Amino acid sequence: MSTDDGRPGGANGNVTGAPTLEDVARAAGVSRATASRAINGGALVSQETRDAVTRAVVDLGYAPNQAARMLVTKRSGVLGVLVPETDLRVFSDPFFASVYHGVVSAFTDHDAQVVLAMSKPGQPAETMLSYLTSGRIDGAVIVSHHGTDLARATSRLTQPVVFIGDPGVGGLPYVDVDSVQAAQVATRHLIGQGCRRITTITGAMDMPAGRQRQQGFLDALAEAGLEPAGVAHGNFTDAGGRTAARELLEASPDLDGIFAASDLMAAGAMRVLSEAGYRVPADVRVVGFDDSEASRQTTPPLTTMTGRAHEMARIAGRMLRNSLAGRPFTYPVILNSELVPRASA
Amino acid sequence: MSTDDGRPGGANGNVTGAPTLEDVARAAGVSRATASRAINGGALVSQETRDAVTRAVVDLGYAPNQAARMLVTKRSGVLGVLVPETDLRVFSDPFFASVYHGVVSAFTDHDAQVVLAMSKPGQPAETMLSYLTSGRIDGAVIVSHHGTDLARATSRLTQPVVFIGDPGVGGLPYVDVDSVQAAQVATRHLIGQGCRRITTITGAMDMPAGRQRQQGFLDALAEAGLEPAGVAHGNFTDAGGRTAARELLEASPDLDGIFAASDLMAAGAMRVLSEAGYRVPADVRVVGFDDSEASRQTTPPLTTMTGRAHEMARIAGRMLRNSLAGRPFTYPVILNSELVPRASA
DNA sequence: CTGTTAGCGCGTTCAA
DNA sequence: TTGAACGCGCTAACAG
Repeated sequence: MSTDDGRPGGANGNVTGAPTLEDVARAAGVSRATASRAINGGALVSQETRDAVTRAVVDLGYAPNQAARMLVTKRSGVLGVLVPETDLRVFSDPFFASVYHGVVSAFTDHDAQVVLAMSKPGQPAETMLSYLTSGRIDGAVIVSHHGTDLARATSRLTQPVVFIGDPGVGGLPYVDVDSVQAAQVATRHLIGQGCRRITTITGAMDMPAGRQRQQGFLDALAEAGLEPAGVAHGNFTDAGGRTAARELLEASPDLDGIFAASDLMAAGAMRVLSEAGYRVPADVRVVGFDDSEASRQTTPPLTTMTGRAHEMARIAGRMLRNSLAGRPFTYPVILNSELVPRASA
Repeated sequence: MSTDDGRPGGANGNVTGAPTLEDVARAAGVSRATASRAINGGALVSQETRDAVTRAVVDLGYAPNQAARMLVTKRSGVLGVLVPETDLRVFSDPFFASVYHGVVSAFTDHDAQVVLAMSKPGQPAETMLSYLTSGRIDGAVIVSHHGTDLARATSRLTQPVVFIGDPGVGGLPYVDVDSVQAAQVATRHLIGQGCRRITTITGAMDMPAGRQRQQGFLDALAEAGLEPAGVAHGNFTDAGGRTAARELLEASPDLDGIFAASDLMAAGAMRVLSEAGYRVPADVRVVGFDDSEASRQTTPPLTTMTGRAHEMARIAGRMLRNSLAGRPFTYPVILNSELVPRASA
């Protein structure tokens, strides 16, 4: 074993200037272990020493070195909201704001912090996982995953992960809205309003939400004995909605109804309609999806389906919390969606 | 190809399942030190052993334990964009999206990751600093700081920090737009358009940008021999702009010009004007600030001043990078702002 | 209730 | 070019 570690009381090698627990302990006249206990609020420490330590902490401006703490506890106290989309997308769609806020709200009385991680433009989605494997975060809520690679890879992780939206892989916990049912309700509403030449702008087809909303749309049409008057693929964004709307108008200039799989796409489509001289709802009725802020600010206000982003996220947060506490549950939670009737349909 | 699954050598106490450098070294038949060198790409390692180590890394799925690495290197490889505002605010103002994106763009060819930290509703602003003092991030760009407490506290830090917007404390590096000049230009434009009963909706008065834009407004008016027809205080948000606009209309129903210190406030004000039966620009001319996406989507499109958020952030990012590299510079960088004439004025 | 003793996993001298 | 030894700062047994 080592002979002498050469650290006699006086000169410690604290070059960085940041005070260490050792410094605090010395200033308080106790041992490191005791100081640690006093600070971590935990166990049996006399009021007297607790005060002394607290005073030393304040005096020295001590802050625990998280790296050292993590190394031994194997926990970082940080939870992630992982979004495999670029920051441009994340900041331009209020859906993500709701999700982040929802997850945070599930941890308000919990002393973990919640960070938002987005992917850089070039990066493959799996890079997000390195964030988990590196041990920098204790668990995560993943939203807006494309394909199933990421989901599949999470199974090798030790940290708990909860998805928002069907991950497309069995046995993984997730929360979602019933997109098929929601799309059916939306489409039936259009039919009920007298539309007969109905089209849809889908979401990203590499995401279950995109496929399921299209499916519900087709179901409702079939149920009423109608053929779709057009199907254009979008990607949930405003720009995607505009492009898709142009396609739709070109192929079916006489369309009288549009179901868009997101409010952003619906808003983009409405602008294209307006530019092309169509009146909403007189000529074309439009239903969106998400019940986001955007749906209240279009002219006319957009009829939409509740997306329940905040609730999904809150529930996902709770599920994550349970997993962290050793009470995982791996079955999905499915919320239903309701029609919010406004002027556009 | 060592295809041994399970834990070879048995006796290590690796309970967590995550392979350690020790495991890699053993699998490659070298010592920890050598494995470390091979992985960190660094120094003198023979091609042969480098390959062996690389293979072992892949086989075992090894990922370095960041906590351990941080503990010894004293660096985390993470940079922060610190915003002492709630997530609701951050997500609803595109200014922050631009800032984040700008900072990220300054680090694209750099292998540090950039995280966004916002404050929780209750939290005092200084809590943000604990993120720095804990050693979890190596440096930060701070934006939207209120008051000077936070700025003052940063002087005790060892990590470099760059502000966007005048921190109000000398000797700290920051980048800003010349708000006084910009507000003057905006106000002169209003005057040039024939406005005579001109008002302003200010930003938050505990922020230099808020005070300076008010100052520039007053300067330009004085220069033209005019009295302000009203001054209402906002907080840069849409809701704040609406409230302020109502105050203004109540006090001066005959106003014919509004300079708002942000596009969001201008947009809110325009909606209030419209509801109250005023036409823009016929009855009232409006100029905003930021040249954000929002300014293009109002009806009519908003005349505004370039806020240059992205450029400021990019420059701040570069300054941070220089500081990290040991080349700090502590003088401010001030960008000027230009008028973007659109239909509202 | 408190101090002592071990490591956590890694980078990094210093010798060989 | 490689290996042995040390310590980063902290928490967690285990004794007192």
